[in-house]
Amino acid sequence: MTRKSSTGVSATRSTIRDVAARAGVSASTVSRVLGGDYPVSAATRTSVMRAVRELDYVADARAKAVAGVGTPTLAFVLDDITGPSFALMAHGVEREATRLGHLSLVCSTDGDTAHELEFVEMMRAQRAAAVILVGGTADTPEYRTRTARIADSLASVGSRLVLCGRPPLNPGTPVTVIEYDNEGGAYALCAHVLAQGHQRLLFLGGRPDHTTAQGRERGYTAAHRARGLEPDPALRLHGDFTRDSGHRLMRQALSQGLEFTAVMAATDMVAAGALTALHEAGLSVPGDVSLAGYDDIPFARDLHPALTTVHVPYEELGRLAVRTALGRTPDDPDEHLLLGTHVVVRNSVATLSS
Amino acid sequence: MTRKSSTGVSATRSTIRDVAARAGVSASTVSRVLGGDYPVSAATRTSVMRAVRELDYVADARAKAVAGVGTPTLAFVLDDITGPSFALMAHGVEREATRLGHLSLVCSTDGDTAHELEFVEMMRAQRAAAVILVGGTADTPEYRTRTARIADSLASVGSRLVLCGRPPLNPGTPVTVIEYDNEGGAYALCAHVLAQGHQRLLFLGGRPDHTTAQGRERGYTAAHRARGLEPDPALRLHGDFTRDSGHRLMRQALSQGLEFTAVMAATDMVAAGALTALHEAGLSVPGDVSLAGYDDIPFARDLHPALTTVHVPYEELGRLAVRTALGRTPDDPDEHLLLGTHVVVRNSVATLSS
DNA sequence: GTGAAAGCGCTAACAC
DNA sequence: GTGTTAGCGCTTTCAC
Repeated sequence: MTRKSSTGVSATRSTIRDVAARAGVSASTVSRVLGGDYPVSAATRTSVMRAVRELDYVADARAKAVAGVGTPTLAFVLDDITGPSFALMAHGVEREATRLGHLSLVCSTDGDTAHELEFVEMMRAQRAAAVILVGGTADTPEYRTRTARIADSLASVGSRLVLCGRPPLNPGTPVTVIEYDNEGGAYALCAHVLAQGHQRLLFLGGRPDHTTAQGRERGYTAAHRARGLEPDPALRLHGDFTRDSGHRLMRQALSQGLEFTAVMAATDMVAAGALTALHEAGLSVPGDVSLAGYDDIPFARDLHPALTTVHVPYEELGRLAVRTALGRTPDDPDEHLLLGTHVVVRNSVATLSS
Repeated sequence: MTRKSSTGVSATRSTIRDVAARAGVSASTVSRVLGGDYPVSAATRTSVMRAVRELDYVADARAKAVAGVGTPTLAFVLDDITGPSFALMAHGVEREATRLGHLSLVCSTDGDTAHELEFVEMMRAQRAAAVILVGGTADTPEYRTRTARIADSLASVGSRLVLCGRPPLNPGTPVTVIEYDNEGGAYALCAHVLAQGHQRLLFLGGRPDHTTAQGRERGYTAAHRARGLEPDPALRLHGDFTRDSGHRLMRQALSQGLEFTAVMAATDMVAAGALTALHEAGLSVPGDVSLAGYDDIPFARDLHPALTTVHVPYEELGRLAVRTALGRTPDDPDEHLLLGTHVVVRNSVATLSS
């Protein structure tokens, strides 16, 4: 098998005109045979295809786009691709996008709002079909106006904003929002833990103003109240959604001498860090203290003990985001979907014999 | 703060000509003030900028690209973004790309060669500055010709192929390859385990024809021989790099009654699955059996016991890939970089007292 | 069935 | 300084 590079074909990109010249036809004809659906004589088609092959020609996608026949692009903006749940969503987005023949870009903002804006502007310039903003954030007035502005500016170039697990905007804003049930999942999980006889549940939360964290915390509170219990405020610790935060918070709780028989972490990552801190303190889980997470990331099974947690259909969420964003006409009503979650019982929560 | 969408500005994308008309100047003038570096009268600049703001105008990036002044694009192709080590690399790529003002696309192929080819063709059409192919694979003649062809075709449109942790091609192929040391890391790790007095090391490998897996297995073998030991062939089990594979292989080893005091997993994911299987069998790690992994994914610390493993600088690898791919002129010699790895000792390997 | 010409949205060389 | 023109690589009328 000889290498193409040795056939003497110029290393400079060839254009449709080069192909036309080599095949002895006009550029329009080349365009037509490549386009597919257009009557072209068999002989012409053959020689054009030969020229295409010889030159290893591919039409410039950007030029096609300008001419009005591009491959639509779709952007996925998240905090950090390194977070397992985000990676899962990215996977879903990516798969669905390619299935639909779209290109998909991802961008990590590392939580930087300026960076996020910058990227959105880039996508607007690319005339992306949709941009998907992912993950909870602080739901401030500033957030709402900023994001509404993004939605409008995207709409003005025929693009569409999708909010995924992010606080919704005021009605009337051209945006699609897809959420998953944080409060309900946390409620169910907490109810499960309480049903095992636990009374003092340590909550290892995220940033207090973070909507995802808030939803989960609300579920924790509501489940207590449903049993006529009022959670002890001292039992809520706040940090972020990382493994390190869980580790730090857990050590802190232990050193403070807080009393609790179970801990509910805002995410599985937090739970992982907490678990390690517990182990380091010589405590057994769930023998001495029970532990639960949230997200059901793949690794949750391999923690020891296997983590009881709430399953969130992240990959499905990603797929859904692109489907609803793409499969809509400009006048469709703005959608707001809420995906369900469910608790997965494994081995990290013990029944209190008392 | 009133919403822009209510100002009556048309919802259809505005062009540079619309801006020009509104500002009462020519399109070129608009282009010039937007371009920045060109003398324009202050008054003109002001009115143009006002028009830009009023229309919320952004130049079409595709058109700019056709005109020869686009934002370069860069593609990152991997098996599965869901794998923690890949996600780490993707993160590095993404960060470095945006730092350099490039757009970066990612694509998961799910190990499907046809899909990979398709995507490369797409990137060629996009006139991507570089495409980075990531992760080990079977190093067959078919692989070499196929990949060499990709390298050539990319080169023919002025793009560049980068192989990252993937088998290198024959010399003369226009490709940049960046590898990390699989054999060396595995050798060091295995030597460490042997030095703790272990003699029978179970190796939980990947696919036998997978270059990454092979490298690690070679290190395992070499470390034995350096001590005058010959590893028992019965002690090598092959699967893939997933958590499930590790779990399954470990159960299999246990049920077969294989004798060993330590296990070396080809990846941390495999180790995680193996660890769970060990626990399920009522075995203590490292009390009854020692365990080591490879990759040093963030989660390795939260396994219990914390996993002794080999650190691979994945994020750095990603950054390096884009830097070398982008920072080169067409006539630079083809590069071949090899990044070092080092073992991270944690708590999963015990010293044999015997 | 095929070619010439106009146009997509932009930039750049060339006037004035 | 600013407008006019040509051109990037492609598609798509509109003729023949």
